[in-house]
Amino acid sequence: MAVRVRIAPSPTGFLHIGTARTALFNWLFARHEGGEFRLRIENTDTSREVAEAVDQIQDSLRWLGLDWDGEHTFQLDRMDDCRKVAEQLVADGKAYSDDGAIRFRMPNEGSTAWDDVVRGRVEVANETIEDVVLVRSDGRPTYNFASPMEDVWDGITHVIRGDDHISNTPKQLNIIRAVGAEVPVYAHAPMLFGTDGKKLSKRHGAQAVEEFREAGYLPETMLNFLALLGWAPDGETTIMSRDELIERFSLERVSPSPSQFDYAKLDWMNGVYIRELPLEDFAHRLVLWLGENGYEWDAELVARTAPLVQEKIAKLSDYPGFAGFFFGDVEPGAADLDGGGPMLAAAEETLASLEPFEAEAIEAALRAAADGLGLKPRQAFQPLRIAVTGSRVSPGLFESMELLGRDVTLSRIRAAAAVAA
RNA sequence: GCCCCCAUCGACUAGCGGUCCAGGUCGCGGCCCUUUCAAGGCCGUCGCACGGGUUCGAAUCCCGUUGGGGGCACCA
Repeated sequence: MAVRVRIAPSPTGFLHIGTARTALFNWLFARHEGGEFRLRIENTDTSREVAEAVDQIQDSLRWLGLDWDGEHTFQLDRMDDCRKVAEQLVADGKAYSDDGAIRFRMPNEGSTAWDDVVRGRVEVANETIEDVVLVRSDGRPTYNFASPMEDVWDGITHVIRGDDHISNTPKQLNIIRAVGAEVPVYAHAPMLFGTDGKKLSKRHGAQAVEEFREAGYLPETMLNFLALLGWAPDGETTIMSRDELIERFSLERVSPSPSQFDYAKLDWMNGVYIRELPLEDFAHRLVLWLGENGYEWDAELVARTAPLVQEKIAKLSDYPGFAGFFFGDVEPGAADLDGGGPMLAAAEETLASLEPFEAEAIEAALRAAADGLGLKPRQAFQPLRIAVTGSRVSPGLFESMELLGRDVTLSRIRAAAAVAA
């Protein structure tokens, strides 16, 4: 039988990074097996907030490239079906009314067990499982009833979810058996923690997929990084493309122990992916990111600066601070210019008539000028860097000068010389 | 309180009884390269939570302890 899995986020807001990881495992499994990956929204009302949250969740999934099969479904749409099943359960004596609600009669003796793909056999004594409410007194089915029923109706073969659902599983198992349906295979993936070992939350930094996007991470980075949280194909491989991930993924290799979200490693990996990008692609992504984040910078200029920054930034969001001097005036700090007067003057003189005004020639001329003043390159070029880029850290000085052009370069050097003197 | 899950370097992990005085990656430290910052190259630091078993042999299996986490709603 073909594999079918689902991700079932509740429309409470943005797509949480932990949910995204669970979605990724489901998607990887489905694609690896040639099965289906469904999107089910576990809503309980139809408010406008819900509609927006659904859009947001879908945007995030699309950005990550986690495409789902068929139309997404809403839990709310199956309320009536759930009620009918509950009534039948009551008629069969498997459930009973309780103050207007309907409760499921859990077995009192023995135990409920399943073979979890990532944890092995899990067994729970039935006497510890309460009679759960199936339908509230206002007629709405509860999560522990609606969710397994939808899994049955949708023909879900594997339920891959966070291990915070382990204690729900025996309840859902008994309900599914009571309606005479076949139980799916369960795989409980470990949770994601923040750097302090606590549940990932706001204070750890970004936690919604959308926030990572705004922070300038690439979707391929997120996919690769998230896949490695709780899963590894072997002990060596770290960087894997989407296709390689699909090819190598298996539920059996998912680890049962929780993992911490390491932002430093994420930054490193994003740098790897940025450097691997073809230049035009990198430039394109910079332009897109800038546009999405309120920078109205000339796309052509951005493209020309791209080769100067590709090796040096870890996130797209580093670009404005690193290359902003190409797009606006600079204000070099007087302290950083201290002692740079002679070199600034020498640079102004040599660059004024230099032909051609290109990086290679600029470098040769400036090295000669530094030599003439008896300065080491390190001492000589730093005041120039401050003057031209306004910062102690920048893209290559000579390439930057070429891009800026003679006029801007010279005027910035003159302005700095005035401050330094 | 009760139930369940988890436990290898600071982090992510490999390891599924001998090939491990534990390997890879990030981070960290040092060196090299160098116009800054990165990148890159080289070297290094750091770990099987603890206690009992089982076995000729345990990071690997079993039990317990400790520590962490999740759940016990007419939330999802």
